[in-house]
Amino acid sequence: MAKILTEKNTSKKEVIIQHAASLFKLKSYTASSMRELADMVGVEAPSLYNHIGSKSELLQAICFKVGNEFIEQTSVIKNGPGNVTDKIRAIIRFHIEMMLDNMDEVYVANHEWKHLEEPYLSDFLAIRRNYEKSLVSLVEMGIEKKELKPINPYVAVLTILSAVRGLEFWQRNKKNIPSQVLEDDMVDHLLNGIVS
Amino acid sequence: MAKILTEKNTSKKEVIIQHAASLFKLKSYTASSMRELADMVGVEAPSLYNHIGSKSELLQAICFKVGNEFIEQTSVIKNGPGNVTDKIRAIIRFHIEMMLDNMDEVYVANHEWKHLEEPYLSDFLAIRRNYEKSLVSLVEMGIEKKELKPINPYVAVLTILSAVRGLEFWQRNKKNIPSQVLEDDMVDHLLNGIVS
DNA sequence: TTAAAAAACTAATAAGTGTTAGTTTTGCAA
DNA sequence: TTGCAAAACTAACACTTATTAGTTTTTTAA
Repeated sequence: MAKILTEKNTSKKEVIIQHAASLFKLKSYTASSMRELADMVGVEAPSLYNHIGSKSELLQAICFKVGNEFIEQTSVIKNGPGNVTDKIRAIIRFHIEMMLDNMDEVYVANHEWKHLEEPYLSDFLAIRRNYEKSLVSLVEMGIEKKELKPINPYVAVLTILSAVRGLEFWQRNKKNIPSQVLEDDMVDHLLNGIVS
Repeated sequence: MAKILTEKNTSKKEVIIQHAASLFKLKSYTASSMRELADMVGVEAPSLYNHIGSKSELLQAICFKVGNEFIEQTSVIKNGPGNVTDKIRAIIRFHIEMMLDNMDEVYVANHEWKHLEEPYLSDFLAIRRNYEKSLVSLVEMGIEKKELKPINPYVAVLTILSAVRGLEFWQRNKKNIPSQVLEDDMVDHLLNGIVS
C-alpha cells in the first residue's frame, strides 16, 4: 500500500537514515522505536528491514558519515595555504556551517554515539580522538609561531569544539539572529575574546 | 536482606538519586533500567519504590536540583559587587567548578532533560530560558559600559555556556591537565581570546 | 519484649521492544 | 500479458520495561 517516497538520487535507505536522524535527535536513540520511524517513512515497521539491517546500523551510518566528513574537510583546511589563525578560523566556520546545515545528523553523532555497539563504538571514539589530536597539533603550531598565546592547547581545542557544538540549541533562536552574525561573532569571540 | 547504605545526613532517597545520576549519565535515561539502578543500590527493583515514586521522579529531582543551584549562585554573583567582566569571570568559574564537582548530575540535567514529562519539561525549559536571559542582560550591561566589545550578547552567552558544558568530556583527560590550569585558561580564552 | 512502621522480598502484569517468518502486492522487463 | 524480483503487508516471537500487589523481614520505639 504505502510507499516510500524516492527522490532523485536518494535511495530509500538514505531516506530512512535521514528520518532516523530526525527522530533520534527528537527523542534520543533508545527512546525511538522502529514503529515510530516506520510511521515517519510511511510504512509498517517490518518493511524497513527490506532496506536496512538493523536499528543500530542506522546509528552507525549517521555517526560515521558525520565523523568522516569532519575528518576530511578539516584535513583539507589544515594542509592548505594560510597561517594558523586563518586555518582555525576556517575550521570554526566549517563546524558552524555543518551544524547549521546538517543539524540532525551532527546532533545525533554528538549525542547518541554512546549507543553504538562494538566494534563501532571503539572505532568512532578513535576517530574522534584523532580529530582532536589533529586540532591540538594545529594550535601547538600556532603557539610555536607566536600567532597564539601560550595557552594549554588541549583546553583551547576543547573550548572551541564545545562552543561550536552549542549551536545545537540554535534552532529555537534562529528567528532573532541571522546566521552570518552568529558565525562572525562566534569566530571573533573564540579568537579574540569579548573584552574590549 | 540487602540494605541500602545510609551515610550521615544522606537519606536513602538521595543515595538512590546519586546512583541514578551516575547511571543515567553512563547509559542515558531511557537505556537505564530500574533493575540496573537497584543493582547499584544493592536491592531488588521493587524495593526502590519504598523510597521514590517513579523513575521519572528521579530525573526531575536531578534536573531541578541542578537548575536551581545555577539560578541561585548566579543571582548572588550578579547582584554582588564588582564590574561586569569580573562577574562574568566568576560565573564562568562557578560553571566550571559545578561541572567538575557534580559532573554526573550536571551532565544528566544537560542531556536528559528532554525525557522529563509535562509539566516538568515546560518548567525546566522556562528556568533555562530565564537563566540565559539573565546572562544576556549582564553581557548587555557590559557592552553599554564599554567593558565588552559590541558583540551580539546572545551569541556571547551561547558561546560561553557551550564552552563550559564541554567539560563533560573532561574526565578522560583529567590525568594530563590540572583543573586549575583548565579553569584559568578557559576563562582567559573566553574573555580575551587566544590570538596573541 | 512487644507492637508498629519501614523496607525488603517474590511474583506477576500489561505494555512496548526489535526482529523474523511467511505471504501478498507492486513495478518493471521480456 | 507473463514472470520475476523488490518491497510491502500481517502475525507472531522472545524479551525487556516500569510498576503493583501481597507478603515477609528488619528496624525502631515504648
